[in-house]
Amino acid sequence: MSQKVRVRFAPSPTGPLHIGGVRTALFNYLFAKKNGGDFILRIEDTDQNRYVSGAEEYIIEALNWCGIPFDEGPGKDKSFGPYRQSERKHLYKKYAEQLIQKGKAYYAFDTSENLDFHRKDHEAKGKTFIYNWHNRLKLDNSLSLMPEEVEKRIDSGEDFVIRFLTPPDEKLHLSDIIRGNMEIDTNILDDKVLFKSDGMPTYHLANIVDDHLMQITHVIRGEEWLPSLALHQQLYDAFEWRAPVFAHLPLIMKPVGKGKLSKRDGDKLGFPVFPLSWNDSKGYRETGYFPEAVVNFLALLGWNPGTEQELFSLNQLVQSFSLERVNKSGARFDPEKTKWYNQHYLQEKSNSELAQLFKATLTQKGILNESHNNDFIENIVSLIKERATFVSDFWHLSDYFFQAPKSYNEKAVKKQWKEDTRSIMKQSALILKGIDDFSSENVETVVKAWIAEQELSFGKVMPPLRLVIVGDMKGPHLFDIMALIGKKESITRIQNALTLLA
RNA sequence: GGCCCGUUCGUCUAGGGGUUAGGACGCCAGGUUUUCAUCCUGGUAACAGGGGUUCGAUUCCCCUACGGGCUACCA
Repeated sequence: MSQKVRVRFAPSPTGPLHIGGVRTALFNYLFAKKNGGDFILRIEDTDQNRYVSGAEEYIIEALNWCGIPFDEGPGKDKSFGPYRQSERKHLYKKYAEQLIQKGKAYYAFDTSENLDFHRKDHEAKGKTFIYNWHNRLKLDNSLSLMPEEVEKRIDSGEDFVIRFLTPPDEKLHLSDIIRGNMEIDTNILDDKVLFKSDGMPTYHLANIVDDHLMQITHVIRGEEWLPSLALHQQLYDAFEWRAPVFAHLPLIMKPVGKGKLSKRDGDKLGFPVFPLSWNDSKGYRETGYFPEAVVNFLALLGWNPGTEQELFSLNQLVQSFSLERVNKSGARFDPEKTKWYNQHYLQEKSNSELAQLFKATLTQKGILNESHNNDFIENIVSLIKERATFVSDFWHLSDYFFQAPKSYNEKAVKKQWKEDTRSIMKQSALILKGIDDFSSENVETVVKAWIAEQELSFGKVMPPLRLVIVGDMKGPHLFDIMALIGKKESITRIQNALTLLA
């Protein structure tokens, strides 16, 4: 019987979750759910210097907004907790010491100034300083010092770190679901610090210990971790633990230019890079994106189902997802396509749901009054939504439903307002006055009959009529608009135009 | 610099020893709507380069170029 699938998303709370982080979380979630497993959130806050307050809450809120909540994590303890590494501090030291006892790690007393000096010195000579077999015996550690000396130094309270003792001349065989097999020569690896002088583990130690203790079966993380895989694999081997399966996700790149996506790109090109707002950076949520759109777009960035399907609900993603179909190469972020997804999901929303959202904008603008009942708003929404990408587009697509045009598109006036237009408009106002059933269909029937009877052309009537009702040559079916604003308002607008347009 | 990973239309990608190299976004054109948008139809456009292997390579191998990541007592 195989183990239950358990995956984790392990961000460090150093700021808002980046859109790339959201995708990593999403892929973890999809993989877990596809395989009937659990999705765990673990907060990797071993670096107190970089801790940012509010970041953890932000991460949790962002996951919830995306609809990919975690099964286990801070506040949802399922006996594998605590889920913040700072609260697990007491656990790590004994594992580091275990490694020392096994001869897989050692104490090092080198000061950072000293190491810095070596690095600079090497650099000046065009070489790279690596703390490993090459020079570890020349440095200040329990490998080069007598045991009594080491003991004395530790007892006297001198700062020390614990480093992994990388064995020389070994070929490591690493495996990754996405990238296949890789071979690494241990001679090029350095003796990474596992345990810091401040009593905290480094990422590497804490990560391996926690993944083991939390029974993580699959590690799905960003490609920036690929170079660490060799160390992590050796750590599992040293502890004689079974390593999880690894999958390193390709990075998300800037829409233009070089490098990976950053906050600056969003500011420069005017699109969000964070799921939710953070300080002065607007998030996807606040910009008016629906979580379905963001999730759908992100899922297809670096993964595809192998079919031509582009539209996926979260459930469909869960059904179709597999790590084997994740790409190897980094993908450029495409803000335009994200908009397209949003437009699509907006069309799928019900009129009543959109009307509720729209009402918030209208209230904010002080537009909403008693005459604007839900039906009125919903009707407007039904007429204009197909030309919107965001709910925030609604207002400029529908302002003429709420207020008579104060000005008329000049170009359109020039083109549509002919010599005989005034008299035609006057007549049309009279015709409208005589209509009792002011439904769209009926108004259309009557007006069309009148046009036919007078032997006028549509082109002489409809375009100027639209101009006086809407103020511009845009918008849905004109009779639908007139029916909604009503008979009285329609006639008023014609009369307004007669006085405003010479 | 060193190490590792990658490279199909502008972008996201499918494909894979013999294909008219497929789809989506964008863009362009036509149609519908006597408006605008939507929508429909069509078009534009790609296997980084050089060597092998092979009857045949975009697909397999090597090299180069380019891109990316890592190279902290950060994650």
